[in-house]
Amino acid sequence: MDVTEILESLNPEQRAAVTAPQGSALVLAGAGSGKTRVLTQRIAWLAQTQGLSPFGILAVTFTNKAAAEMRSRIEEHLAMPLRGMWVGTFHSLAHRFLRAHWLDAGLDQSFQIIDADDQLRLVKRILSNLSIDDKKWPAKQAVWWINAQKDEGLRPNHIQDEGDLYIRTHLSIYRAYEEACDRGGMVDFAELLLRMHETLLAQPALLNHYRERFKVILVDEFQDTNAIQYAWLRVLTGNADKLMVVGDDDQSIYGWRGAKIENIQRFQSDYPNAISYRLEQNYRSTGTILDAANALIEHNTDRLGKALWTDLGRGDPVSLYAAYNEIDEARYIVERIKNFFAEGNAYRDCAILYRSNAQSRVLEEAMLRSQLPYRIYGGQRFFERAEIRSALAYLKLLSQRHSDAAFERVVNLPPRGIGDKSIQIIRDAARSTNQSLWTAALNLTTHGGLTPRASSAVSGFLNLIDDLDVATENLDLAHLIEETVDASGLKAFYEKEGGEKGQARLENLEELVTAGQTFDPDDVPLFDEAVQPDMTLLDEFLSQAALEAGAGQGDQNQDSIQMMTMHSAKGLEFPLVFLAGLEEGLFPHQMSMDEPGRLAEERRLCYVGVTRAMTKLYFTYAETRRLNGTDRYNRVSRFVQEIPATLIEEVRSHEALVRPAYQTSHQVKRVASEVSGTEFQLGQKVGHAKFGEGVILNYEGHGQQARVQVKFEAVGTKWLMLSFAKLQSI
DNA sequence: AGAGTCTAGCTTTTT
DNA sequence: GCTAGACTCT
Repeated sequence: MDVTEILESLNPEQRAAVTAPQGSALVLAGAGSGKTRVLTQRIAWLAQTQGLSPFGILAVTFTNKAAAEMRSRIEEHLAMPLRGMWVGTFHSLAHRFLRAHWLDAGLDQSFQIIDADDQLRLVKRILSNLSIDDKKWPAKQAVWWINAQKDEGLRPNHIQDEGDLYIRTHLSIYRAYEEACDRGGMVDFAELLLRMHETLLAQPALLNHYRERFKVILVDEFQDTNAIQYAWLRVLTGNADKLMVVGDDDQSIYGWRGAKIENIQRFQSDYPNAISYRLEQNYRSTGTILDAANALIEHNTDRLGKALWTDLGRGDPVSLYAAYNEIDEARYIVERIKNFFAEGNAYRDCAILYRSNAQSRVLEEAMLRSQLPYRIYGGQRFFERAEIRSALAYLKLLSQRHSDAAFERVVNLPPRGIGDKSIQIIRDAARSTNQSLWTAALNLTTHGGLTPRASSAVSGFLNLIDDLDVATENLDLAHLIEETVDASGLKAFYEKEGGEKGQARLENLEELVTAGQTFDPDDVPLFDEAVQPDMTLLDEFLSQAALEAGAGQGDQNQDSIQMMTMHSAKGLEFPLVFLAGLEEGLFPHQMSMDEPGRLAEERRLCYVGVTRAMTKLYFTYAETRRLNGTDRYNRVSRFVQEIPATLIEEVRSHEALVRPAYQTSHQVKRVASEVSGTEFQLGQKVGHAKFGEGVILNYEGHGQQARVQVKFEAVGTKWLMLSFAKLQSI
């Protein structure tokens, strides 16, 4: 595309940001303001009019998906392949750097990336080695602590325990963990960034090279950068003015995992020459939705300040539905979606967003009952599935016999008679001789130390791997994976397991073979051949699998309702959006209510949710919600009340409203709430000859066939056929 | 080794 | 009140 053509399609603010002078810049880009366009066109503009080579640009995104998208858009614009261009996540860029400069970084040439799961297992092992009681010091917490330190750029010797037992204990775990990582050539996610940062500081020549090379640095989602990422950017930038960051402080929702909203707030003092741009025109939502979003977020202090506007028109009010309980809430949503579909819309155009994953179950059940197609995002990702991880562990052993994590995972999977006891012997031997589990196992089988039976089982395993390695030497990646899955016994194992679960696992393993078939390292612009001549295709595949967990599964092509947490909805948009469970204690979550900072983050999360909606937004809440086994009676979320009532249309289906959301509701619409084809109402009090008094919670069916769920004061909740139960209205 | 039993914990999640 | 993970028993 021609440059003038590009510029003409932009609004004045976007154009100003795209054509900003080369220097420090802060682009505050509101939700739906065309941020991605600005970023890619900035690069195109720099390349086409400023004579800047794309290879002199460093562009950082937060997810691999965003990186891939940006790359392909830039390639499209510039009509040239940009394989060597540095576009990627902080982690993938650091990985690329470390592969190229492993020696300077003090790493093994064949270092491998371990993911969160490997990390947890490793820490568990360390806890037992150090004889630390994992009841008192949970491995999960230790991992969290270690990562938090690394995210802050802190090594063990930067930390003083000051006599604090908590810190002292975790510090000793951190030390042992680091040792284990170094010994095994393992690098965790945080380590990638920390290590690159340290290497640059320690190697002035390298640092100079990269500072020279990158004339421009662009960062997306800057509000989500953590301390080490910011430090990393500062080092690469040096004293030059070449860093353009794009972000939205109102959409910072990852503070709980180390993101520092302060980074965006203090950018201008760190880069005093920075020019700031505000993208406030929104191309996504109706005026009403934006007014609601603006009103909500204004309750936060310390904002950089920004108000979204649109010329798309007012649109419908936001509907607020006060459900009797979570089941009623789900049914209301189902009913609205059916309506939406009946009007000729697609299911994929509506999304149900919620605060926590636990809410999805009731919603899912409602979808199933109504036979609506749906897709739940989140949950387990492809490369995190147990069977995939096991297959990958075999593959890893093929390339890296000394990978202890892989060894532990599959020595006895499928079961081959190597019990805990034998594994412990191997572990002890490995630790005392400072060798890998593989080497220790090999020694034990040749020099004794195991029971004869265990010994033969272990050598069977070792031979299996060695033989497999030889047998697959000349195979392509897909066949190598296929052969591995087969020869390892994993396939037979899951075939034997049978059932739907086993079937799904087999299908996933097949999917892995397909992934191998379609894997093309050239698609992963992470590896320059010049940089990593020694990496085999398998190694590249494994690195890729660790670094990119892969999207959750599901038919992407099927037209289905999109269900996800508000966190995972960031960056997406849908014509019809439901925000479900808007109740105090759930959203804002109980655990975030006491601290102002965390409450503000919850509010930003709500803001993110609201701004996903394009044309119609529904809020729902339940007066009674069954959560963690107990019924909770929650008030409507304060976030709802922070939005002016004039923007909201309240919908009620029943009279038993304990606490109306608004004392004086301007618009209240009533919808039918009777049990279909009967005189009974949801939430109605009824009497039963045997069970006494109760309240109707739910129903299914119609008229004579209707069944109702009644919560009786004396005997609890029961499902009753209405035609038999002879309920009395009270 | 596998099934059955018990118990803690229970927000959000990418790399 | 459910579920995952640890633990126990056969």
